[in-house]
Amino acid sequence: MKVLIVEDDPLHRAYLADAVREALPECDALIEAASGAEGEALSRSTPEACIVMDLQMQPRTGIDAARTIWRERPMTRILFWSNYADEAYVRGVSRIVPPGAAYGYVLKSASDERLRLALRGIFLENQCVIDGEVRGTQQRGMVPAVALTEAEYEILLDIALGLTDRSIAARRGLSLRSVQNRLQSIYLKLGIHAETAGPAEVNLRGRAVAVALLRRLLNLPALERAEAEHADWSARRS
Amino acid sequence: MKVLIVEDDPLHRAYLADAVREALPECDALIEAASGAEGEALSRSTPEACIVMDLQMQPRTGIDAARTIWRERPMTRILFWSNYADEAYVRGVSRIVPPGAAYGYVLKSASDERLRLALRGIFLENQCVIDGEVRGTQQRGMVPAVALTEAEYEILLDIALGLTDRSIAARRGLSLRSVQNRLQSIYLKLGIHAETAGPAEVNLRGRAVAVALLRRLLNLPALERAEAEHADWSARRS
DNA sequence: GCAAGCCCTGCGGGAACCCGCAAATTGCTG
DNA sequence: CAGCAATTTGCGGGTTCCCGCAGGGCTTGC
Repeated sequence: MKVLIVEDDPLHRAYLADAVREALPECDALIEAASGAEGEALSRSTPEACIVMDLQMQPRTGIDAARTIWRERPMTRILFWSNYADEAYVRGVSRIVPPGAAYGYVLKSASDERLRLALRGIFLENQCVIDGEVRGTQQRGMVPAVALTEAEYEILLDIALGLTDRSIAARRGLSLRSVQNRLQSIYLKLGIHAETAGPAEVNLRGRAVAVALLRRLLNLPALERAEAEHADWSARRS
Repeated sequence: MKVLIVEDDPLHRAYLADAVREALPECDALIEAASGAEGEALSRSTPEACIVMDLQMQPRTGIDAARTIWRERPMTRILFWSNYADEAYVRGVSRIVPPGAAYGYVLKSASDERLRLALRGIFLENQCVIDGEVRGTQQRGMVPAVALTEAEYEILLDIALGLTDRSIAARRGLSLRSVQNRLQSIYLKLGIHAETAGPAEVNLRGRAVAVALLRRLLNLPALERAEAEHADWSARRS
């Protein structure tokens, strides 16, 4: 059994190596990568390796790396080791995990024992292990009155990029009014309203982005991915 | 000579402790704090200590802690040890550093030697030490065509919070048109324009926030601070 | 004192945004 | 197939945004 560690912080990398050696004595090859790109390459040359990977890396994030790895070998087991439980990250991961693949999501603040259990559970027992705090945000997200649909989430990203209703409609293949309908339900679910009867206090569109950021529905990496996708689409269109 | 380490990640804390012991043999007391709040308390009970502190901490950030520490003892020497060179962080620090105080800003990715020099330079020689990458963003920020005024930066935060022109005007004591003037110069400096002659591609207001986030002029902690300030002002007003 | 430059301010209008209403479409169930 | 709910679309209007234009106060320098 082989394990590939992908983590750009040398201290955390060393800590992970120790944890893997301790939790998985049956592991006979431990490979280390210091970046997302290097991780993809090493995973390609060692296709049977299980992977434990940091989510927050520069410039190629763990999600970027995982996407290409899973595209090439969908059954690869990956344990994501993350600093944050932001919904944006959770959404990003669950969006790309292939059906049937075993994966995990544990926080860096978790105890050694938790990390140990996750390593054994995912790599040996082929089960999914997700930290409680994370599942918490998942479930909080699942209350229908508050949860954003995938469609609404897309629109939210679009307005966060600063697109107009019209260009969103063009991009998503919808009418102007449909985009506005989705916006209305976003405002509703995020609890944004004009407050007073008199002059408006807030710009709903801008406020939605602010609230989404403050609630960790959105974060910078998600925005960067959206920006890249939009630039791509926009170039392809011309 | 005493040194206080404020850092929430145990691994990084241990690394810092080693680095301090190695770089400053004349240090005879090494105190460790695992959070911003604890750091403030320990600094209060050991007023002569020099401080090396992580900027990114939860829930009380390094900037929050530094602000209260410097308010109580403006000559305290602080070395900020940060993951990022974001302009928003640099701006946040340089906004609160008291005149004449020695401080430093070094990246976690910097070499051991760099950290060693910074520790000795700030704590022993009373000089300011700022990592090249950071100064780089500072200087890039200083090109007049691109640099945002303090006034413009305030407005930028306000639109990032989702306020309307009208409420910004009320809050900042300006006329509606003045707010819009500042907005125009923000759009200009960020290089945002309507592009095509036909139907608008982007919502300038929203696009400005997106660009500012992508360029690291804004980040989440800055937004959170602004949100708190606004809520405070808004409550006081009623 | 005066000219030049800068910022603040008001006015006006075209475009975009927000939304209530109602008709058309889609999808699902019995 | 009929029926019902959810979604989509068009229309109309009130409000906000974006900005060109022009006038008034403020500092700089000659």
